[in-house]
Amino acid sequence: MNRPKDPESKITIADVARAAGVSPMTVSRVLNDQGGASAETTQRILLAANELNYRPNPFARGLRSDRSRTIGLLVPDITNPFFPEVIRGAEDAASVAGYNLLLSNVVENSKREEELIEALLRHRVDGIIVCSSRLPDATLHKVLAPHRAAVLINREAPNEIAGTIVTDYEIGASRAIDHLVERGRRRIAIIAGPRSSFGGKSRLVGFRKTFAAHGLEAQAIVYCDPTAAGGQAAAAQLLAEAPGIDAMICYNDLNAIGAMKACRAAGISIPEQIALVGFDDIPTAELLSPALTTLRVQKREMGEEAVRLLLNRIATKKRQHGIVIVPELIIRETT
Amino acid sequence: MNRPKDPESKITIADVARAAGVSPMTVSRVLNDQGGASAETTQRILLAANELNYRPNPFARGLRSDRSRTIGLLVPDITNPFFPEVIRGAEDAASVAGYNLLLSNVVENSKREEELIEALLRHRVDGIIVCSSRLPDATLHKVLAPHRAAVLINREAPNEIAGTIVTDYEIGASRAIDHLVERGRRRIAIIAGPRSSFGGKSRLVGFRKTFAAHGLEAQAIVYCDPTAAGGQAAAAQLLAEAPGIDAMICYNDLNAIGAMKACRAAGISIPEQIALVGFDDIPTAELLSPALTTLRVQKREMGEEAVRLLLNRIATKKRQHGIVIVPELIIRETT
DNA sequence: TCTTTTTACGTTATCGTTACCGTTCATTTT
DNA sequence: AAAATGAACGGTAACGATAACGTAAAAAGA
Repeated sequence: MNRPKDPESKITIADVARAAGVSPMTVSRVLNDQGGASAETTQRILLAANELNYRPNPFARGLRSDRSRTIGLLVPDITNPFFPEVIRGAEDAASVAGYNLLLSNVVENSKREEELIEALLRHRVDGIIVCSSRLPDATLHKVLAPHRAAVLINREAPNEIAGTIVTDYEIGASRAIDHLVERGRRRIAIIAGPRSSFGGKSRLVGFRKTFAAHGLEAQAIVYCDPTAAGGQAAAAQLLAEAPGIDAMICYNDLNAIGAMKACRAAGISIPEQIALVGFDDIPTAELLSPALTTLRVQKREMGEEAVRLLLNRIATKKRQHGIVIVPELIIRETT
Repeated sequence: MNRPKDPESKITIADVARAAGVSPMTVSRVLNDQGGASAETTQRILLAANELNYRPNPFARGLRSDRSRTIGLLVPDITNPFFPEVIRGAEDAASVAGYNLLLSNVVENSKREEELIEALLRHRVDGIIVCSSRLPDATLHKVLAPHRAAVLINREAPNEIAGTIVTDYEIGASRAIDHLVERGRRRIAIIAGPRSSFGGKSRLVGFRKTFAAHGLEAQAIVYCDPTAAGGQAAAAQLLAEAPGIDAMICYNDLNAIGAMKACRAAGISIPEQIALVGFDDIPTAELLSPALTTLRVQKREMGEEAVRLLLNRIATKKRQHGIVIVPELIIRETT
């Protein structure tokens, strides 16, 4: 095969049919493994297709079959190192199955999540994966319900609406508190991330339960953007308003990084004066000094599983609902 | 508009035509702003389309026009924080123009770049953006040449093949050396990244020239993967084999982060004993302690400009060739 | 041997849109 | 007033693949 390949060849199925001396229909059947062709014909067709370097036209195929072999992926902020890992996993799994990823990034609130989902659907993706949606339930269900397969990451939904890959943040939260208490910390504050976050709420449930189990309660709770800047502002506020604290648990690692900056600026040493726990275990977490104690979530795996689940829901009627991922406590130097 | 929207409505152009009392052709013309319809007809059609919530079928449209309103974007490693920024910029610009991004991630060498480009092309993207290609010129030109518009990021190419958005790494390299020399460093080693990197080679050219201008030369040059792990290994090697050095310049920030780890492990203090300079200015760079001195590249802008350039090349015959981005020295605490 | 089933194809119609080529009718030109 | 022009629209035929249905031959069953 030293002839230059051509992924956009103008060779049509009719050309292949002609070359193989059969009808286009037979070529279509053979190329889609639908049987109904003798071994020799199959060989002749395969040979001709290869010889002519035939590539099915995705538009024509889509027009007939209403399938695009494309998956829509919506992430809230690709700039947060958590999501590239998820994307990476999704990309791998999709690519193996011959699917491509149509990526959309929710830019803060400047463009609404709802619009982006619709844009993806309008492009006729075969299914859609939405990460950490902040849409109200009703809206989300309305947008997703009528069509196509869907999988939500870190967000619950009934099985008719979507499959789900969720992290058990309650257990994660619980482990964080247990660990801090074990280290002798009692005056713990929470940097809670965005109010509207589904995952944020379940963390809080876990915190409350585990505080209660230890006969403690949160010293303070502040909400903020899930970014380093947000964490820094929140931590600064905590340092000013809740002086006695000896630990902070952060919504995610980015927040924890911000909190570290704020502490450093205030001349407070970590972990001696204040212990710090994050969530996610983004790659930077272990590169910081002190390296960040955090609850690791298998990000790449989430992406992979989301795609697998989605492909399953695309292909079959009997739809799997999803899986739960349990975060793992990674103890480093901030506690 | 309290009727539920439907991004996949089965309303066809014929339905709209019927409702507006015209032919499908007229609807098509109006909806594509091709003129040839009176003001009132235009209004009637627009109204009907909106009323029925008509959405053009992208497959049918593509089949006729061979346009998908989709851009392929190939990045080498989405896990490197450099690329999400580029993607973010590209996504923004594409989204504004009504285009979607088809994302592909080159997983190390397990899947070849060439295949992924072809997969993108096979999906009939209207244009393709390739970041930091490591393909040999001949291969790259062969894959790109015959079709569609293309833009390369950090890689040169003749105008007939592709537009280019390149960083002037030569100047960047020069500024890094000047800065170190100014700080009194003379025994400088280079962590040079991957051998096959286009940008890596132009950095080396800049290093050589600037060393010469100062009457110096590199104490050592080691190549490595463009990752933290790669940088760590390279730095460890340098510490063992080139004992007297007082500075390291790294291929990118990830390498620099790895080098920091290696130095810390060896009990070497930064910047007192060894100064460190990175490239890119990824978000983590300023969050490290000591914060990393680096050459900032406008990543988001690169993504935006790449898309703009690509859309221009898609739309017009007379094709712009591209722009050069000059990195800016950001002095922090490692020098 | 004759009927029934199965295998291996081919025909036709269709998905929804737009390019190409007309046609009609009002307006301007001479 | 006749002819030329142009604006506003319509009819038809692809674009390329496949679903639905049809048919001829071979294989299986009676």
